[in-house]
Amino acid sequence: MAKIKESSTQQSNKRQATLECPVSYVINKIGGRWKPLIIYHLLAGPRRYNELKKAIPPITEKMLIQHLKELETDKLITREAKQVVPPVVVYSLTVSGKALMPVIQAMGKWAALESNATPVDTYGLFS
Amino acid sequence: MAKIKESSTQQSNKRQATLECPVSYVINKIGGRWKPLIIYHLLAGPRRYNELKKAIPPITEKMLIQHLKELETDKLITREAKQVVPPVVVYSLTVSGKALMPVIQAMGKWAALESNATPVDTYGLFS
DNA sequence: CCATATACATACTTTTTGGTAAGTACTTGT
DNA sequence: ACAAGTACTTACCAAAAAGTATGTATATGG
Repeated sequence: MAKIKESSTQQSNKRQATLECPVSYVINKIGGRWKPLIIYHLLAGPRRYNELKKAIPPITEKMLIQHLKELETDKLITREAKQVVPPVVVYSLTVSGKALMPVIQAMGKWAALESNATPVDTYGLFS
Repeated sequence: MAKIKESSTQQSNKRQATLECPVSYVINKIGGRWKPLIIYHLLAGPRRYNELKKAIPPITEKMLIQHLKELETDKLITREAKQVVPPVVVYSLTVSGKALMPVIQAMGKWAALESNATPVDTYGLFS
């Protein structure tokens, strides 16, 4: 999927960082371009693949499943496929995923002070 | 320094993300490979260029100043150069930089639950 | 007058991440 | 027979981030 060179300096530095530094650890899990948005939508409840796709228009299908898969292997979300045609696949946050809430809120507070932009909060999760 | 193509899809996606999503906003500021570590050391007090370099052995000088400059333009740290030879340059966190503390602590708590690794806390800032 | 110390700068390459475009399987509706 | 809907997959290419290696200025100590 994404060919990584385990032996590279970059990989070993990254590994060290995520082992020693909690911040790097977290960023490593939620740091993909679209991951925060995916998590945001799932915080509002389980979502089908297509619902996520429509909720995040600029994302490509490749990036969407790629991130979904990574989030799944990191155990932040679960994938549930119903054996029907056309397929129905529902993604939900795990307990770990939901536990990110305080982190996200702390970030939200800081960003509110520092940034002059008004973030989008479709579901009113932060109001 | 790092040639960016303002017109690229990646850049416009990134811009949108940092405008609309507080999490992306924060990650954009502290998401460099070594930035969390640099911030960690500066949380313990102002540090000279060389002190940071020694405190973070695997970092290269290129990455160190690159990140320091980015953190400076993002107003998370300040640079103070004394006009002497050999040069003395001291970096310190700004008020914004120090205000990251709650974010870092929230991340620390989450990582403590999720990760089985024991993070390094040289200065005991989290104990 | 040569090495040392400090705080960088610069050219280049590798590695990783993100984006584009096109295709697949399977079934229901027309 | 064929288009449409769903949830993907794959090959390829562009862009960004990180790393390697080397060079710079200035003054002081030996």
